[in-house]
Amino acid sequence: MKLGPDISSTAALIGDPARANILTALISGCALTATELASEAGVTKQTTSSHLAKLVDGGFLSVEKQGRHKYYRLANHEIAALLESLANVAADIAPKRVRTGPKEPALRKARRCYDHLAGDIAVKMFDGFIAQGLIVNDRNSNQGFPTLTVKGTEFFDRFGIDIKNLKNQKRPICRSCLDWSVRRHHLAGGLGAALLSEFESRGWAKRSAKNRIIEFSQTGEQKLLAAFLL
Amino acid sequence: MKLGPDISSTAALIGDPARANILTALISGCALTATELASEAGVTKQTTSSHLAKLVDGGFLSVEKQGRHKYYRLANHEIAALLESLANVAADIAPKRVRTGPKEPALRKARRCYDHLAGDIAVKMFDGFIAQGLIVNDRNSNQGFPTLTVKGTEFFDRFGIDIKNLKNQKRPICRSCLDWSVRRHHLAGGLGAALLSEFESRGWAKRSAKNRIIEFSQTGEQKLLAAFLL
DNA sequence: TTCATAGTTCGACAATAGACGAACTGTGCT
DNA sequence: AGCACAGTTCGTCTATTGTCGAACTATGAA
Repeated sequence: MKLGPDISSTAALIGDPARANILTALISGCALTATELASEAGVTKQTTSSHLAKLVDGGFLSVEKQGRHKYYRLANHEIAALLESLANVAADIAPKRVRTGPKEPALRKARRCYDHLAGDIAVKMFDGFIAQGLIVNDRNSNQGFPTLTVKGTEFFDRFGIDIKNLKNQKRPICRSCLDWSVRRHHLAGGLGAALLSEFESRGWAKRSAKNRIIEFSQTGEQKLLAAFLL
Repeated sequence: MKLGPDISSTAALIGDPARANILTALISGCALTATELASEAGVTKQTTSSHLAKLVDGGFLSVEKQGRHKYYRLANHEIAALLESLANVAADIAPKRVRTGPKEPALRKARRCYDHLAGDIAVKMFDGFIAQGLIVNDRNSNQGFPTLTVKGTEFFDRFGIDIKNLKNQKRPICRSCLDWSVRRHHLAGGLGAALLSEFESRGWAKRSAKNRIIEFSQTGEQKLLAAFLL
């Protein structure tokens, strides 16, 4: 019968531990740079470079050059679906390393994605920003990045974020970042990162060193919802 | 984050060409013996033996010993789903080797599965046999195999199948075989094989040497439907 | 300009694992 | 019993490929 082509070479691409680490790190849907991925994969930069080339060549990843950085992300939803399916099977087979019980919901709710906030809360925030006209998300302008409105600039300034400082940086202030697990966007970019660190310095949230969970205190979460009228 | 365990080793298991061939051969849901799989994989029996051991050990395949044969099949639906997902991605990436156009429907309709008939027609037949009380399919009796009823014995005898002869063989007369693509069962076992060869000797159907398609002549298909009141 | 850092290319090394020949066990058939 | 055949085990060979050190290019910052 021989359905489809070469499923073996495709599978082999995921079959290397370093590459698998890279891919799972990218499942969150965020773009990561080559060096970040190197540390995720646990190998040197040279090795990572070769792996990334193979993954891009194999259609698994897409690259975006930004200054001297290269941002890698999963190429499409099918890749993400494949990885999920694979994780599904792997979980059945191997003795599960991490208990998937109570921690999973926390991860869905709020987690760190590179340097900004992801998860249900982040999606809610992003939608709220747009609904309130703080940000406009027009794919056809501003290189596809979301744009901070005047109203938004005032709002975040009042909140304690130094927007003027962010504007001086090369990095785009706003970036939307796709969360594969829910197929929804949340806010990345300079503003996204600044917001997360602001939450931390106010004591609303705390990031874990071991995993990517961001733990909000009860009052912290309430204050966040109140501040952004969610 | 490190979701789930070891997706790399799981993927690596599919990442070998020989093993991938074995798995795709088994996607039809039929059980195949080690030597049959060896020819599918294009490697020797020894090599196949080692691959099969790894696949069973990895939870991909389940084995069933029958006399001096060992029948291998995919362990569960998740494996099949994973393989489909993989084929999906692989098709996007590599230039598709086989044109998936006109031939596919023929394959869905009627194909060879080991030595018996599979595909839409086979599923229809199987359902018809049960509806007419020729076979009863009780998972809790007869070791889980379908059972040929008295009525069924008479019917197939009249049709020209030597049931007494089949009963003398070690091989179970009836076996249900799951077709992953439609998640439905069809008839395998001694009777399934005997029926297919009967169809061929009557000139109703013809098997292809190149692929697994079974081609029914127009009158052959009509006669089949009439004979089994489908 | 000079320095730092992101990422790549090249070459060498080492480990893995897939392949087969040959010899073995076990089941079934006559 | 003797033969045939399904499947396995063992040992060896070979090819692949993942790894890193070192040297290179390119971008940005001082």
